Amino acid sequence: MAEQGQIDNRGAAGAFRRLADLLEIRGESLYRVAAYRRAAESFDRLAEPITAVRARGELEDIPGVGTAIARKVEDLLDSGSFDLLREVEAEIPPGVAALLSVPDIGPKRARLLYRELGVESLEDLREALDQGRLDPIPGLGAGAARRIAEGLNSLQATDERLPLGVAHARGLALIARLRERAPGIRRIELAGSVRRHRETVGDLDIAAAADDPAAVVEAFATLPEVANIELRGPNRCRLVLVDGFPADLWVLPERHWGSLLFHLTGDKHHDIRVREMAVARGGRLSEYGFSAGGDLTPFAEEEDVYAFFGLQPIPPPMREDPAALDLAGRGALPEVLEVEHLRADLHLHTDWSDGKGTVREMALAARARGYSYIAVTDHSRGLAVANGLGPERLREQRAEIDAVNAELAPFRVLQGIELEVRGDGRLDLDDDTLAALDLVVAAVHSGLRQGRERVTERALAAIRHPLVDVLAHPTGRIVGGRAGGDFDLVALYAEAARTGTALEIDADPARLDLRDVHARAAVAAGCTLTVDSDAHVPGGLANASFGVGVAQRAWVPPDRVLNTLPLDALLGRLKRNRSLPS
DNA sequence: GCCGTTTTCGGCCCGACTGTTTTCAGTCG
Repeated sequence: MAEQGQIDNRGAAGAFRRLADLLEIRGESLYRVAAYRRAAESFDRLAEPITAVRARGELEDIPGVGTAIARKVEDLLDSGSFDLLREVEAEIPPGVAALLSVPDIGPKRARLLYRELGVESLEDLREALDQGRLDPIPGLGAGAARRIAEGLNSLQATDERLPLGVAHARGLALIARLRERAPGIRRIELAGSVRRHRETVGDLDIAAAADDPAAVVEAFATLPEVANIELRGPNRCRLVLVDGFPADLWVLPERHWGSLLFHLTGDKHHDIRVREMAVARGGRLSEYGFSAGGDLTPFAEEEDVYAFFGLQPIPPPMREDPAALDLAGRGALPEVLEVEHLRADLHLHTDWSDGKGTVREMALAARARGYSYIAVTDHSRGLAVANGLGPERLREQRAEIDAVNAELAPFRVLQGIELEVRGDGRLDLDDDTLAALDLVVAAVHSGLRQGRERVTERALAAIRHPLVDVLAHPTGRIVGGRAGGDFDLVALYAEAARTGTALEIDADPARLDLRDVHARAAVAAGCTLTVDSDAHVPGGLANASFGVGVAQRAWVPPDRVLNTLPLDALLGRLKRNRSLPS
């Protein structure tokens, strides 16, 4: 942003969220408050700078923005704030809004704490609790004070989201333990943000179906790994595990399974919008089904919910985009990549470098997944810590691959490499060596902290190289860890599209790189992608499903993913087998 | 404050748990 103090989309969203919180505490109409929140969410979702929308005079075309909010946005962009926000900020200290982040504190209690006790921040709240000042307030009993104290502690203890891969594994383990103790479970699945493949997860939402829900709840609440039960009813139990992670189980009879899974998968706005469709039909939708005039229509399968409202089924990772429902209603939802589309894995490691499986073991695991070929891409010698391969060991490896191919035909193992892009931008192996391979995946592992220009130039050099077919994990980021290099991604997309070099969605849940927004931008720029596991053990091939999740969040069509192609078609697409500009 | 397959006015998602003012408000997912 050029001008100083310029408000970007996130800033605009933040201003309206702040306004909504403060007005809610003040006791304003909840519909008005919801309107500001809805506008804030629209600003977050805008595909272009809000300043550009304003310049075209199209602010009121943004969903949830009418004349009143449009005028406030204009003031905000011109002066950094607007009258109503200034007014309410002068009336209520902004720190009071922070109280809303504490479990069991909503707008009413935040106002009560501020008015009665002068609590203006989380620190003030802690102090008031320590001094026992919450107990005597009318309208806030000792029980509520205790829950608020617990909520404040849990906020400080568990204010973290887990990487998807960790949360997913933990959720599956929890489900396995629960199944042992509750054999009456007919169906059970991780829902919520895990099912939508968000890259980080704040809690586990578990949907289950059983004839006797209370028995399942009982088994869940008495698991040894439970630290604290937050609430419990006949169909539902929310608790905190000993590691501090929250888990929420909902159980209904199997005839409600579809609507329960739909409800728990969300996201919230997706759920609400379909419920609004139910209202438009003179009824209402809940986790039990569609009810109108005392009659309940239960939904046993999730697709039944969509079908009832005349919608195409929407894959969970696509549900966070409001456009999905509009398109599904017109029968125009685009096809996106599914796990079943994948015919190969083009990035995996064996015991020739830092993997744990042999070439044969990896090939057998891939064949068991239904793949028809793989590329073995062990590290090149420059990554010495990973026992990287030079020309001589590559020739030895070729002999082993030939033997496996002779045994497993028609399954086919390609010999590839994960080629280091050195700190100075040169590639780690000479062209003759690369030309002897079937496929080359290049990667920037080192020097990610170099400046934008230098690190971008290294990646561009790899993309332009006539023997490089794929750029692996293009940003180098680690989920919940390092941010990755400061690449000029727009330049990378353009050059990858021009040269026909594929960009990878590395499906290792610690990487997920490209991430969803990047993959979407890359496809829009005309790039071809790959979805690869980067597996280092045979079981790691299953991580491909996490990459498919990223692709679905990015609305990637299957025909833009290189490893959906049959082997012959893939080979024909490689630069080395075409005559192309270099 | 927004918005239109009931509507330009009068609606705005649903159900459940907790604690308590014991008939329901507040909070949550």
